[in-house]
Amino acid sequence: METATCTEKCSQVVPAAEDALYIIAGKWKMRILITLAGGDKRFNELQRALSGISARVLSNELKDLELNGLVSRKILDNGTILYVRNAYADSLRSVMHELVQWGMDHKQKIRNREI
Amino acid sequence: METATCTEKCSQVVPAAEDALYIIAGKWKMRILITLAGGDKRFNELQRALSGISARVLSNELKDLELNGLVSRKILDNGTILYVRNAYADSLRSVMHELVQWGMDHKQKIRNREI
DNA sequence: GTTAGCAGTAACCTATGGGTTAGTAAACCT
DNA sequence: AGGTTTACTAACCCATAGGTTACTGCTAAC
Repeated sequence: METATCTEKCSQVVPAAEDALYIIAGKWKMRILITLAGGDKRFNELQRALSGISARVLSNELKDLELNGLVSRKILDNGTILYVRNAYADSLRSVMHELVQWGMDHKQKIRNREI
Repeated sequence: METATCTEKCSQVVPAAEDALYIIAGKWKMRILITLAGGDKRFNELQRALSGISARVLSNELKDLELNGLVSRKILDNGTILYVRNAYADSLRSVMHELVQWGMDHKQKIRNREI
């Protein structure tokens, strides 16, 4: 039976993909994760590294990432606050890889006017 | 050298991922592709199958998908217009799969309060 | 004592994605 | 001949993501 209406199949598959997309698809989420992969950072340090993000937005993004367990807010003894990329963020590796790969291939195809 | 600032690494990786995301991240793109996987469809047929999408939005989404080579607009001899999922859309398989997989795992983790 | 950095929050603005309703010209059905 | 379906487009509305500017209370440096 090849009757794959959206109501049947989409309802199983799409919400899961959308959850994933919601978490990484923001303008800054990936950049933050990549930047934090280079080492823990403080708020302002992060803001400078990302160049272009506002404090408000950075604050929101970090809260989202924290809620989803990808990043932690660590308070040192001297009171310094560090944002740390969690090991769990590595679980996004293959998703990211696929996205980047497909994006590159696709852009190439378009450049070559294969589309 | 572990100095992965965003300006260095993000500038290579992020745009590629964003291109990919832009193409599949809309509310309807995936649903349309999945629906068309069940066979070619006419405009109104597609609209009914997706239940909830407006003609305006469907029209826009189809244009996007066509521009990116994922879908074609085929005109039959009798004038009927069919929307056809291209073979190229299969190249999204692994991206989709990873997204769905990660989304499901993540939701599970949250349900189990592992986060 | 004041200036600069830290870690944000508050109030506001705008551009965009998507939705709603209506309307079109042509073909098709009865 | 009148109604329905097809394949759209036009004009409008709204919610949200993200941006801008300003402000806070706190600490450290000069």
